[in-house]
Amino acid sequence: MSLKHAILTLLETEEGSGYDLLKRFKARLGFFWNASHQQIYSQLKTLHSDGLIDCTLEPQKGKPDRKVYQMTQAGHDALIEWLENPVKVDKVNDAFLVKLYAGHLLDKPKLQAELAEHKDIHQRMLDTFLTLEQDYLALSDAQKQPFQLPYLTLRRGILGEQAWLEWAKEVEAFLS
Amino acid sequence: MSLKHAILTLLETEEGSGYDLLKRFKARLGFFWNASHQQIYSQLKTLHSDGLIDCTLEPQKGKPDRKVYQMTQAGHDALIEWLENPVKVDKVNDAFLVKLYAGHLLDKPKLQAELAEHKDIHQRMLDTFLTLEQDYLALSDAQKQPFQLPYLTLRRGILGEQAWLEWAKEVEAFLS
DNA sequence: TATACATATGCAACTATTTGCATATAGCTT
DNA sequence: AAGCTATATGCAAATAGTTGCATATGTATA
Repeated sequence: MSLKHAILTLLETEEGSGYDLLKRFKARLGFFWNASHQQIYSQLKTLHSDGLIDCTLEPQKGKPDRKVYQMTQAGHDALIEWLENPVKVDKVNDAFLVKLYAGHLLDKPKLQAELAEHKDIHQRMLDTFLTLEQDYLALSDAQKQPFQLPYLTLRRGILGEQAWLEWAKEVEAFLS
Repeated sequence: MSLKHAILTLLETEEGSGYDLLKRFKARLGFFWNASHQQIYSQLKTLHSDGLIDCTLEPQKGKPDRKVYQMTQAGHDALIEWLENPVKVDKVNDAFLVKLYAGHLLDKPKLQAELAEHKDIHQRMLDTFLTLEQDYLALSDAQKQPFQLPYLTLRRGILGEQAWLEWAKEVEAFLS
């Protein structure tokens, strides 16, 4: 499981509460790993009971206590072990392609409308990625240095979305 | 859920046993929806008990009875209803990108080796897709006709894999 | 003043997927 | 003769992910 190790990666750099980690997760890993807040909180609980992370309570008024999590040696070891063993190639399960495959059962305008919606979403993702890329490229070489690997994951997003949109053009041409 | 509807799509065209459907599934939808035989058999069971498909037993000797499934009107209706409602955009969960993001914790040769393995797999997928494309393109216009939508799903595979391999070149350049 | 959003957790029920096991025959290869 | 592949199912346990609900406050916006 990668969610576990994605969380450990975030804690390797810096401690944080569940809520902190949730926000960091969405901002940094959310483009290639999707997880709900429920999943993240429950994974943190499991990681803690497995001894892979420590927890310090910070009492607050009016709100539940902040639980601040830190990496343990066992957590670090588990992360390194995961990194050293091969992961499986990303599994594709794309409902829109199932629908397109069965598209002869649906009328053209409905297919076109749904394609247009998906195109919008992908275009917006691409725009977000391109903005982030501009931010990165504006940095000095020294500033870029710690973000080189994250930048490569961003490039994956950019190339992936561009390919999706290229494909959408072919589908549009066919449907028109 | 799309597995259910992917199976209904296959049965819409032609009846079949679980094993038939398993093979058809892998050959036709397996490039964009991955499902194990256990999942397919158990979905067929559910579809049957929900009345979306019928089942006829064909006794055999030495082997379990073949259960041949057929579409029902309710199944057809459920498929059409699914088609008419929007599906969610495909969720990305890519463990290799999590690993690359955390790549500073791993030495370069290990990252390079794993990248090379993934590249091989993606290259082989692309080769398979390109061969299938050649088969399709060799057909006459009349023969192509029923495969136009499946061909578009194949194009998605081709463009997707090409984009992945383009990206891999960037990562390789960075790692070398 | 009402509404929404951000902060800050989490449980419970359900659905989906993976992993491991189980059975039994026929045909092909080493 | 032993082992692999294809045929032809399926159960059971575990893990992963979704959906809906629940709580309580501060701050910004309309």
